[in-house]
Amino acid sequence: MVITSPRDLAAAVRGRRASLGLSQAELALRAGVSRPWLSKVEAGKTKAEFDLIIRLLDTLGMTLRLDVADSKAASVNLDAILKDYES
Amino acid sequence: MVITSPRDLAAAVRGRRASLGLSQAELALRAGVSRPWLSKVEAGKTKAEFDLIIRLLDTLGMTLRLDVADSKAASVNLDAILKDYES
DNA sequence: GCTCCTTGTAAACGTTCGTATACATTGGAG
DNA sequence: CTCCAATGTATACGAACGTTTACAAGGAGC
Repeated sequence: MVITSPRDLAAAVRGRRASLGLSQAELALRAGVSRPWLSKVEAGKTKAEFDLIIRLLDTLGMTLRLDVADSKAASVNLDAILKDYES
Repeated sequence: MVITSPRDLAAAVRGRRASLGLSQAELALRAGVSRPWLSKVEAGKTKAEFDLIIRLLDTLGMTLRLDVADSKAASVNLDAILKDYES
């Protein structure tokens, strides 16, 4: 699934944890984070540090991938070209 | 590409910025972050906040996706089952 | 050699992080 | 009804965040 906000991440983490049959306490222990922190992440309510997120996702057996959004890339690229032209 | 560490993210961001022909100053301005912060992210040297990362990637026209790693998921699931059994 | 651009990094600052601990609430099992 | 597990959230604390500002270094162009 596409992650465009902390809330997207929250839903993915909670759903995945449920499907693995883990409690917050158990997952937090395995991921090496605190349970209140995990609770906040699952509520989409914290500006979590990226490396803690990576560790959490790895514990859940989930992989983060980066794709280039074609239409958006084209748009950004065009903007860059236009900007260069105006310079 | 797969992101498993801040260094993976660093390489992806720097490469993408170069391919768009943008300076750090220009990208930071567009993404609404500071240039020293961006420099650190591109060096893989900061525990950046997840929502700043999302904003940066969006500005670069890049999309974050989450996949379930099948083999790893199976491993985690088995571990959970074994743990339940031992309880 | 000079100027300019880009990038890396330091210092100071205010803000907010994550943690440990504690407590309240809710839902489910017995 | 009682008890327990799970979850949400508050507090206090030490640590580190991101920003602004400044400076250094390297390279390109003249």
